Amino acid sequence: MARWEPNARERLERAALALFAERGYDATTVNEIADRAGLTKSTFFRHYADKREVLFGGQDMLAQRFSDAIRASAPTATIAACLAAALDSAAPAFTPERHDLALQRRALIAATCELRERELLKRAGLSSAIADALRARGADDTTAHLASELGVLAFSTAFARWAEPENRQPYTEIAHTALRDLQARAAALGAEPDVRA
Amino acid sequence: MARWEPNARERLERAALALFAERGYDATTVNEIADRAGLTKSTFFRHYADKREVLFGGQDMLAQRFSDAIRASAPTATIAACLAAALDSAAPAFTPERHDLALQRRALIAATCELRERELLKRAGLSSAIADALRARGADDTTAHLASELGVLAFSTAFARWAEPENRQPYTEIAHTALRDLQARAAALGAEPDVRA
DNA sequence: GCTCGCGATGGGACTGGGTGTCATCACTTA
DNA sequence: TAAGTGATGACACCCAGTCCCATCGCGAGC
Repeated sequence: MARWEPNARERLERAALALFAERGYDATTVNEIADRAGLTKSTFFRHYADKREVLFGGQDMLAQRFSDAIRASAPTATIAACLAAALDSAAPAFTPERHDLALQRRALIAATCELRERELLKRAGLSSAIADALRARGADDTTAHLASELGVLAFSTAFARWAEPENRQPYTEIAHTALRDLQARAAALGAEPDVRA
Repeated sequence: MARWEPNARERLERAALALFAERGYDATTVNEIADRAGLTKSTFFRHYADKREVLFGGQDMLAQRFSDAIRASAPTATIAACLAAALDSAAPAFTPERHDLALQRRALIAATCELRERELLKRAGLSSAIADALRARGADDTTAHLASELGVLAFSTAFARWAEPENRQPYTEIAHTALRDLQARAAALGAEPDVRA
């Protein structure tokens, strides 16, 4: 029946999301996901390394985009400008059609510790992609670390705000606001007097 | 034999660390760990929720310490001072005797993706403990987020430097240096001109 | 048109993490 | 001495994830 029909990955993702929404993540079996997609468990694990991974399909592409955007920035660009470019490069993932999907996904992740853990791993992947790209531009290690954390923080707060049900603001606007906000707080923190005796 | 002997948790942890060092994390079974500790799989899972968790025993206590240290800071203390106090509160965990243990543990975590993922979860726990404590002092949300990330970053780089084989510097010194360094970079990042057109 | 190779799938066996339940044992207290 | 409590053992069970091999559809070459 469904065998040999195209888009196995997408079918699996759709089936998983639907079942997770119906019964929750834990109560859903990989077998059930594969069944609904007209496939088998074997095939599921051929497309996704994990049961978790089915919810994080595009995440690795994001790291690539961030990295590319920073490496494509002008050599004279400030670090903040690089971060802004990175955030902008993620914009294609935030179309209005995906809004409801993102909402649903966020609820799932928030409800399941296992998924939150995986999300942190993906975030760490984004962070090191940014840090590597910044180091490649000559940034020192400490700056690269701090800036990448700041960038990821801006990204995730921007994503969270964008995904809110009542939000109608475009992603790039939110992201720039978040980044500028964090930059201002960083300045304030950095301006505090030295602590040690 | 070993049944009813005290310190089941510690015996399990020791056995796990030894076996992980011998054969690696993946090649070690929970049954084998329990066997070496003179216990059974049931008992292992009664003491640790996870196979991973056996390597992260004291981590939750750290979050408590961080939180307490910040809440105990003077109301007039700057945020950087709060972070410094939090870092200091972790000092008891960094005795010279634990140095080799930490080294071994770090190697294990670095080698196993599953463990890195769990470490990120623990780091996130530390981060939100700090952020909550800062918010309780009246810090706004953005500042709390950024400062807690900065604090955790300082902590983990300090830990990494402390655990290096050739290191002989005490932890608190390393931690303060790391924090001050990050503070300076934050100031530099914050001082960059605004990016948008 | 036939065959052959290739890539994607199915199927089933197997390991091991993790859960649940019940019996058992040591120690305490009445 | 008997009852109660808490930690353990023993066992059955579910499911994620791995492995291996058979099968199928499709295209290339003959």
